[in-house]
Amino acid sequence: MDESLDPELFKALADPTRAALVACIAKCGRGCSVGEVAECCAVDLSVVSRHLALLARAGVLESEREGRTVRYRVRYREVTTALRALADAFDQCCPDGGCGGASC
Amino acid sequence: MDESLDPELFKALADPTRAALVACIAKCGRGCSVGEVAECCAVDLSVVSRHLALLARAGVLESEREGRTVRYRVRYREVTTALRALADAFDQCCPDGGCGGASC
DNA sequence: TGCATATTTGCATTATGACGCAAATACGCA
DNA sequence: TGCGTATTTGCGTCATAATGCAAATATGCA
Repeated sequence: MDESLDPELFKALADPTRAALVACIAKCGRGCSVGEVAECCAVDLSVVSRHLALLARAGVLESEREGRTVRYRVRYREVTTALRALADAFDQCCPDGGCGGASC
Repeated sequence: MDESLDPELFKALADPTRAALVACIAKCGRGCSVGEVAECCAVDLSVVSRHLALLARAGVLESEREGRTVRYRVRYREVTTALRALADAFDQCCPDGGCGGASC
C-alpha cells in the first residue's frame, strides 16, 4: 500500500495543465514534440517544456531527441501498472469490495 | 480519458501527509476517528481534520458522525474503480501496451 | 561559419496550499 | 443548563510551485 501510494506519481498528475498535456499525448497515441503539445493548451511554450520534463522525471512520460525536436511519449505500461497496483492494494485492505470482510 | 484523468483525485493523493492518512485508514480496514488517524502522523489534529475533509470532498473517503466522533472510511469501490478506469483509458490509447497499435 | 528553428533555463511575480495556534462549534452526559 | 471531549474553522505565516518573458542552448542546414 505505502509503496503503491507514491505521492510523486500523483503530484505529477495533480495539476490540471499537466493532466491536459498527458491526455493530449495519450490520445495522440504517438510521440509528440513540445511545440505540438503546447498547441493543446493556453500556457507558454516554456511552461509546457517544464511540465513535460517534470512528467518525465515522475515516470509518466519518456523523451527522445530527434534532431531539433524532442518527442515525449506516454509510458503506458509503467503508468497502468502503477495504477492497477494501487487499486489492488486497496482491494487487499477490503477484499470483497463491500467492506464486509473480516476486519469490517 | 479526460474524465478519468480527474486532477481532483490526484490532488487529494499528491500530498505525502494525506497519502499517509489514507494508507493508515485503509490498512486499519475500518472507520477511524479523526483523533485515531492523527496518531499516525506528526501534524496537528486540526491539520488532519482538514486533510480528511478534503479527501472526503475528493471522493476518496466518506464520513459518518457517531456521537461526538466522526468516522472516516475509504471508499474502496469508488477509488479502485477510478484508478482502473484510468488505466483502461490509457490502454485504449495503446492497446497492445507496446505502442504498436493502429495509431502508432 | 552563419542563420533559423526547437527546446531549455534564469529570474521575478503571483497563486496555491500546508501548517499551527487559538477560538468556535457539535455532541453526550450529569 | 453546565461541563468535558471531539471536531471544525478563522487567521496569519511560510514553503512550494505555476506562469510569462527574455536569454541561453541545441541542432540542422545552406
